[in-house]
Amino acid sequence: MSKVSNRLAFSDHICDIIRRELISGKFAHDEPIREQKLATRFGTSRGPVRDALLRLTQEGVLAYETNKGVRVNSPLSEEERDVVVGMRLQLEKFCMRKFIPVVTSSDLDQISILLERLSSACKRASLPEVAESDLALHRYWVAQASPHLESTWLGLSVRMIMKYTRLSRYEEIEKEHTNIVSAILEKDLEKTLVCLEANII
Amino acid sequence: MSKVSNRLAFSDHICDIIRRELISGKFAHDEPIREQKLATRFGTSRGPVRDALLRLTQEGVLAYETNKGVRVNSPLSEEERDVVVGMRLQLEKFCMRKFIPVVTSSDLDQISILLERLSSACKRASLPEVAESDLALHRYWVAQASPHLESTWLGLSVRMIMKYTRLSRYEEIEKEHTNIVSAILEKDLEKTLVCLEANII
DNA sequence: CCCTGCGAAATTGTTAACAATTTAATTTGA
DNA sequence: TCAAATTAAATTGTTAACAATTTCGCAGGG
Repeated sequence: MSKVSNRLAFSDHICDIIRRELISGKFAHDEPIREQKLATRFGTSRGPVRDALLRLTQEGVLAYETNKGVRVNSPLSEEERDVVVGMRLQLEKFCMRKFIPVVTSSDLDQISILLERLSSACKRASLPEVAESDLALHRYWVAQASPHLESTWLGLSVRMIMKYTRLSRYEEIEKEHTNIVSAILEKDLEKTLVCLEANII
Repeated sequence: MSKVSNRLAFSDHICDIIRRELISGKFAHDEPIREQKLATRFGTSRGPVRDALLRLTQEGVLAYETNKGVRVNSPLSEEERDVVVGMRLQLEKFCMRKFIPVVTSSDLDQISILLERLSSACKRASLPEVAESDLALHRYWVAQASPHLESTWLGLSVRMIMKYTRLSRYEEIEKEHTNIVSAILEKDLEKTLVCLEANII
């Protein structure tokens, strides 16, 4: 009988939730984050919380000082954000080049589901869900094309999405991703790359 | 009286040591890494070791599976490495553009020291020290130009240096960095970027 | 010989307590 | 009153023990 356990460790769960809240702007910049507070909130001890915070530090969204704990990192400058956008685009275009030639019908199903989720979030104008499903969609082809670079991609994407003022233009987001996905369906690499560039800005 | 403490947490120390050993190839690919073994080796408990391993996982040099621990990540493919090199180059060129115009004499002193350390390591043909002082030198201008992107840079650099077959050509490495540093001394931005490109391959 | 279960050992996940450090509040002295 | 020193509270760093899970060895049966 196949093992379905796959039970995520608490620390993974906590990491995802905090990341989501950081993306959707629930914490103010430079706001300190207290381990015990999160621990009681999640009903665990400080251990898993600590793990999660350290990982988010490495991702770059939190900043850490010895004996002082973590705080929300100050936002990137315009220039820095441009560099991050360029790096992410470079990475994601590479992944797309690998992905398109070997895409399966199962992939297309998964992508359709993820796109549907994103559209739904856009229609409801729910910022946290838009941000999350946006990342989840892009993450799919990155993970398929190059699991080795997935964590690299995540770090870049989370940092750039935190300054994502465009996130409020929901119709635009939905349109751009619909374009990307339909280009993938057509297996048209060049068209896909153009749509990607239009989206990752 | 000024606080000189600044005492690094154990976990930072452990993280640095393991990273160094990974870079210099002390562990085989896919080799599992046991928390208790490291804990006894460093004379600590598993807690700090765990922190360090999780951070290295986020950097991408270790791979993590729930309930199974971490293992050394399998090496990047040639294509993946090329992408990482491109991203690192993009980032480091940005930093150099920011750094050169505002470089101070104190910076130049620091850089000279770091270059000297690298030269010495090259002459002794000591692989771990070459790798470490190489990274330390580049890290200097990254940290000066954009502390926000330092952790991003580190992740990229560590992953690409792990496949750094060129690391054995010590005279070449020494020469390339001497060129970079002398270009910085002349505050010649274009020349510096050219030297950087020649080095980061 | 190989395969399947079973059980022991090894390993990771989590917790609560304690130690070290930082932050705040209060007292003290000029 | 204000500022420095002192104490108390809050917070992080570390540890050891326990729980949950996986891994490995081994016996039994086909």
